[in-house]
Amino acid sequence: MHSCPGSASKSQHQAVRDTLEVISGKWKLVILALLLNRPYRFKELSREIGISPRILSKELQELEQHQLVTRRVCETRPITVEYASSDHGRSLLSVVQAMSDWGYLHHETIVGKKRLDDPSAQIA
Amino acid sequence: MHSCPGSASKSQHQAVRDTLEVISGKWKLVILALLLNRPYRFKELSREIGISPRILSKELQELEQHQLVTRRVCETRPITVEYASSDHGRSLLSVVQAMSDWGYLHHETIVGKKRLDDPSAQIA
DNA sequence: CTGTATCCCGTAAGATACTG
DNA sequence: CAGTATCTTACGGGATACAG
Repeated sequence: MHSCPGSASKSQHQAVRDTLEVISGKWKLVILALLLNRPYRFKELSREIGISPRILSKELQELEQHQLVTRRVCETRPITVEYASSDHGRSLLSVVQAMSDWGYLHHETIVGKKRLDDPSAQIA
Repeated sequence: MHSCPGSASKSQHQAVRDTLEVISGKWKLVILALLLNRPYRFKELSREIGISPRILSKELQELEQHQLVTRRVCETRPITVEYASSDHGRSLLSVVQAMSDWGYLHHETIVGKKRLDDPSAQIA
């Protein structure tokens, strides 16, 4: 199931494109990464990732349209809204997981290596 | 190793952000998806994914800077250049794989479902 | 608190033509 | 063929203020 060299997935890159279209932008996957752990309220998300309300609202709406997150209004005193990952959103777990794993790896592989063989890093 | 609910990876979302920064844009992962199968020449990539030379060149340079692909000049008649995935680039295989898998899934899950319960899809 | 309305800016990305 | 130069446009994304 993991692309044999030569038989090459007809248009695997098309599938990648489709996915990229859905999770485009700097924030959608970041938001989803949080919601995969637990539900969050609007302001919570805003503070946690440092994003302005306008952008956050837009991103959440897009995530909703793609049915990746659910929005639930809580009839509390000042109304609060809780966002959570949907089942379909959870199907992106493997992507999020792969990306966060790679984030750490990249940091060590590249940033770590630089210290050893990048001349400009040791002029002082 | 897969984020226990509650113990929640300190800042998993930060790792996701780091990754997103490296593979930002519409094209880098698409290009890489192809190069993970086999090396490609510049024009080959250009035609395969329908991208203008200017953009392709820029994307490839960024991929090179991040050491995800290698560039090899072939001393053929009209000079050709071959791009290939580096080892570090191959470490993104899990991400690419997850994304292409999800691309197919999303297509069936959402596009397939729409036909059944989206009213606007069956007016005609 | 949860958003929306404005305003603003940088840049991603496309078209086209041209050079080595 | 491989790429660069120029020009142009659209949109993503940020700040701030305001509304329900």
